Amino acid sequence: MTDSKRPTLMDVAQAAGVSRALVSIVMRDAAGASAATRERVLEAAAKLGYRPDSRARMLRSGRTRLLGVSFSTSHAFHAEIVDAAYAAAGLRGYELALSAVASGRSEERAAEALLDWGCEALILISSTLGNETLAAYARRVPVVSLLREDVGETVDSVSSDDRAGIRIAVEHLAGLGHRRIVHVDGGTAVSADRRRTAFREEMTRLGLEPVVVPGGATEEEGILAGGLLGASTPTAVIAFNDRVALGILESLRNGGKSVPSDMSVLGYDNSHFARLSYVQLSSVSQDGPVLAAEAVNRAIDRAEGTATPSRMVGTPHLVGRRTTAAPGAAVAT
Amino acid sequence: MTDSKRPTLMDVAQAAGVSRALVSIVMRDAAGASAATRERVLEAAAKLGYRPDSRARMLRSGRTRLLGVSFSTSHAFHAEIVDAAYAAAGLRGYELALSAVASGRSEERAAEALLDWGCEALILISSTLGNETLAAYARRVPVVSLLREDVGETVDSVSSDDRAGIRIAVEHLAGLGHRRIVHVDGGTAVSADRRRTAFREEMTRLGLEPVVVPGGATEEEGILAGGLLGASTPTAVIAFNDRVALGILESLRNGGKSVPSDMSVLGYDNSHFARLSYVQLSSVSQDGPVLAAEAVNRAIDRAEGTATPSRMVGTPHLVGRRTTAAPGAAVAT
DNA sequence: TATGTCTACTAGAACGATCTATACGAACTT
DNA sequence: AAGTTCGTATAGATCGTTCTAGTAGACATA
Repeated sequence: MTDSKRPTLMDVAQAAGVSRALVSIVMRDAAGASAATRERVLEAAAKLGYRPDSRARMLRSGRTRLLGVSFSTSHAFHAEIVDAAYAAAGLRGYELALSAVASGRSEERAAEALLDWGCEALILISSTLGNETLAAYARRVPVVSLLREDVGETVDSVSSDDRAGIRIAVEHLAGLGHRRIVHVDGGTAVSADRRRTAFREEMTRLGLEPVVVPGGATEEEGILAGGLLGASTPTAVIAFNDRVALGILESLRNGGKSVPSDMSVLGYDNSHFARLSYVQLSSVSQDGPVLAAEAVNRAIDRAEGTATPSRMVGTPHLVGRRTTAAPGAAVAT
Repeated sequence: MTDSKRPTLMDVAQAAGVSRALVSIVMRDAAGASAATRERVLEAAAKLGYRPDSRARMLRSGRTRLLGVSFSTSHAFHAEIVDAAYAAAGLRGYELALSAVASGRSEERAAEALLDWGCEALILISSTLGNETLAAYARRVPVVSLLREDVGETVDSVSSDDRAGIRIAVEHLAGLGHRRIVHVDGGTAVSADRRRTAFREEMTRLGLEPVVVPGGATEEEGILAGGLLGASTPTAVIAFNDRVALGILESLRNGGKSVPSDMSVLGYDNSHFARLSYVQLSSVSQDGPVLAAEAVNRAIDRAEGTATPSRMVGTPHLVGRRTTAAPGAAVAT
């Protein structure tokens, strides 16, 4: 049913009565063809429905103008990042090759597929690969780690300053008058350690007692953590991320507490659902899309040989919504 | 910093003291090499860190063993489908090439990228392309439309029976004793029309009055719809999807109604968050992952020429959780 | 001894593009 | 009139594989 073979340069050349090389020139829109023939060739190409075979093109030219991005199907916010990456890559004339880490598919597998495809650089989103593995990839092509730091000398990293994020969070709540602030941590999640210690340090810096409650990365764990909150009678919680915050909100709601009058809840990530009208979760934003664009630009700069490995750390900012207020404040309507 | 050129067949051949062709035979693990040389070649390849260049391989062999999948970064459930598709493709020795439709990136753009890459078949998830466009693609390679029907003669489709899904939903609620059931529809979303008319027909079949309230595809629209519910004093709602159901739940909660005693709420999609402990949303499941596997197998069968275009319609099933019960039932604990 | 059939291997032509080198006029110098 | 330059066009090599056709040697058969 399908046309057994797609048209090639040769077919177009014959149709237009010129050589293959000239058609190539026209298709790449390089110098060396007159306006008249250019038009004739384009016309023939359009009539045949010709599209250059990118594999052949890549093979010969060496340049693929392809950026490999590995992401996870289980992290919703990766989608937002991929979205932004497409935009940034498009601006510089690059295409993205996506490879997902999925159920039966490891990050190594995903990355190696990208390598086999001839990507000129790799962008790994919240990678969990060991530094030796990363270095091995970096020996082949430039590698940019997005939202994961401490990645070795040879690998670029674009991440968000977790310490600053936590500082902003603590200062926001302390500024509202809170004294008993609890951190529900991220358990074994990627940047959980960093945020936990940052929390301890910031709190002690302000002369407050840092209470940490074990949490995780999902709503379920937020609910569990919500139940453990009472012990220290806090007036505010900083959650590891928005999903955990959502669980905490639910747990408080079930316990008959109202937010923010009985308890302020602050999320992290400023994810899509934090913005929903009925959630209105105050949250620390890492500006994922901005970081994604930055990562893409690094990757391209490295691929084009105009840069050496570097690390960039973005500063998060606070997005205040309805779940944080002065302790005991009247319920927002 | 990066090795300027990766090793090729030639390099391995020289290192092992054999011809390129023989190395090729070993790498593909085809017949025609002795066990001894086979081992010698593999050793040399490993030492050099050789990986076959998939572009060159594809170019020459014609076969890419590549399935193109287009998905949207803005639909969370596409991730689940991609996940399942990877597994199914892996079983048959195929790789997936992903191309996202994102902010500045149309579905045409995404699909054409996949075509340029030499995919042997295309799987389009909830495509919004016109049938002429689909047919044009189908002239090049087999195309399978996933979760979108009415797609023309030349295109395969794997979808879910919306009519059956709605029937199951209506029967579930009617079986529990509900008489006044409302459907909050999907507005302009893909299968909204189908579900709406199915609802009307099923309700009248049971001698019940079919009340439809305008909705949409997101939580926000669910909240709005929730406010419009009171007019007809229903005891149960069938939402267009889980996100809308979540909005309805929220709206009911704000109005002081309790679920399911005052109102039963039924979602559609059985999405990830419907399963969360604090949501426990009853929902009609389309078995997305199962359909995905089916789509992959169709695509491969078509690509290998062992099948002609066909349409398959999966039957959804009901997943009962905590948000549906007999009218006036005691609140579940 | 001649013939055939294996197995293990190789040379060289593809695949569809790009790139380098070169040819051919026409126009412009000198 | 001969030499130079320029714009346009082409032949043929090349990228890293796979594939076809064929060779060389071992061994068995007639």
